[in-house]
Amino acid sequence: MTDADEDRADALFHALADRTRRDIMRRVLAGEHSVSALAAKYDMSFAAVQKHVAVLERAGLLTKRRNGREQLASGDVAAVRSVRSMLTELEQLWRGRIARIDELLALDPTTRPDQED
Amino acid sequence: MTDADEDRADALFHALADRTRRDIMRRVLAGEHSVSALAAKYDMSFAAVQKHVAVLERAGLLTKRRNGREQLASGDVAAVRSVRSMLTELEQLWRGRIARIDELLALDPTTRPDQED
DNA sequence: TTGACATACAACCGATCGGTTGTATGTTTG
DNA sequence: CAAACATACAACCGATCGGTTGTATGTCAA
Repeated sequence: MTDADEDRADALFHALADRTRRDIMRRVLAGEHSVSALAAKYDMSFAAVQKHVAVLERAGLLTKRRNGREQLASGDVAAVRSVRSMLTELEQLWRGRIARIDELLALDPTTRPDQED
Repeated sequence: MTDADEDRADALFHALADRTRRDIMRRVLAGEHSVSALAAKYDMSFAAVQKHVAVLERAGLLTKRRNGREQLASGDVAAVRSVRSMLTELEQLWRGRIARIDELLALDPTTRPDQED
């Protein structure tokens, strides 16, 4: 269970760790685009862009639907949200740390921040 | 400006795209840990863990402070929040797409999804 | 001062990444 | 049907990644 989750997290963060792929995500979240239409926007080969789209698709960040000879890519906002929620969980760990510090300060009112051993 | 931002985003997402580094982030957000203390938790060499910590530090996700011969690592919640806000911006693009669709439907009530040029 | 501990970093290695070109397959159109 | 278009994928290449071992430096404690 957790192992597959970590695999998924690896794939999601890796997919977003490239500026071309993040730019593709911006476009396909705003609306459907064929792979050719996307490829026309970047100064690299069609095959390179097609591989970027494949990485995003494998990570679940976009889906494709056939329309004639075109393949229309569309961003999956739920996947983006799931990444955001992972970060929220991280932030919660920090909140716990602060809460623990506050608790200690409440138990021992003589403690001051610059009081060191 | 934008170029440096993309560099930073590359570094942040890349740093989070590894399960060991995400686990280190969980620990250092919850509280300070020395590099040795972190290294003891993983089945890999000290040097490997030290490199993971260095990647997180270079990305700005954690900071280190000297304490005698130890180097105490602490997670930077602001950096985590900045990553989360990038994802929120992506989600906003999707909201714009939905809003545009709603607008079209409102302007032209006869529009149906399978109506094409 | 000497020895043990904590850290940093260089050099190396196999694997993966991000790009290329070339080729194959399916689809639309004249 | 044939030609042009849209996509997919394999093979290759230099660069980066994630790990290793070895070495150097600084700090604490006997």
